[in-house]
Amino acid sequence: MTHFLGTHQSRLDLKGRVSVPAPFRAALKADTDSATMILRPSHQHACIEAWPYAVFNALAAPLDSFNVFSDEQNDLATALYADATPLEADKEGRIVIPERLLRHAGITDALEFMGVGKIFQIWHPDAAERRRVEARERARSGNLTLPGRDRIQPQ
Amino acid sequence: MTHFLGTHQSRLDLKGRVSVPAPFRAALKADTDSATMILRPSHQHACIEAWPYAVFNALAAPLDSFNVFSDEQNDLATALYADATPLEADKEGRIVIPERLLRHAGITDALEFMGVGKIFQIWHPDAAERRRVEARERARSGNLTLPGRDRIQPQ
DNA sequence: AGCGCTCCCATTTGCGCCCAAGGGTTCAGG
DNA sequence: CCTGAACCCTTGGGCGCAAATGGGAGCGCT
Repeated sequence: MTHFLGTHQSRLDLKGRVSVPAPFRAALKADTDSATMILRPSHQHACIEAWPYAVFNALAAPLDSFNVFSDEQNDLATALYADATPLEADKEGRIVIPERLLRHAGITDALEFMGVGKIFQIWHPDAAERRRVEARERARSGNLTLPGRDRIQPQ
Repeated sequence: MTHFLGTHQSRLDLKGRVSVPAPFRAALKADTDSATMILRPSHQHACIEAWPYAVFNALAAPLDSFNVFSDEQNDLATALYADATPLEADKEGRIVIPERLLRHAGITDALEFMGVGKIFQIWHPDAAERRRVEARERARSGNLTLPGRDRIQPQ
């Protein structure tokens, strides 16, 4: 699977549209062959998560093995599905992000696409910068390690 | 794996391009067969890190086995992916370094490629010189040891 | 009938790709 | 040992495409 890497700045146009960065579109197409994605508010941060359709399905699959009437299944399914919005880019690769999600991320005009591996996120530019600094700090000073391998830093 | 060795001076041309030194290009091609690399700001120094694509993937692969909803995974993925930029050299072996990375390294015109084993770095010439002096000092002062599994063995 | 959404077309500009030439180094031949 | 030639690395510049952006028209929904 190709990964989502890097950050791209952009802004909403007069009609509320925004171009999905070309590299991200390419990564999306690699999976589903047409740029379909699932948008949902992040539960941890003030940002929007964007999932390639195939990746979202893989995540949701285990849910089906639960008892349909269990509380646990209900909670998980609600958390996962209720806020999710399937979205497809138009021929020019643009999307219109639902108002509710924009509010959750505090986006009015400028925004930033941020690749984080299997998915990407959409942030208010300032919040994105803060988040990167925070993540860097916690990854370094927290001495987080990858399983069975070296530290994340080179040398 | 072939290693990146030595330093090479260069400067950006009018269009912001710069030739990746031929020895480095050769080392890159040895891995991925086409000079693809990942550029990212160093978290320790004011310089740019350049990773052969294969090496970067090997580092990032363990991340996929983490739970997507864990904070730890999020922090690591963000720190690793968010400010990475995939880049490919053109037919003449040149790259265009994104503005954001140049600023992080304080590069305006002249720059220096520095080989550091599995990866190489891109520095402002003065900063590179300071870095070399510092590294020499600390190596001489004695508290440097080689980690066990990297004992002195050719290749 | 009005509003909004989506599909479609047009323009621009930045970037990638290609062609071309200069300089330095190395190797061979005199 | 000196000279010449060929090769490769490097640099410069022009051209074309594609990504991004703006605007307009048609259609469906309310």
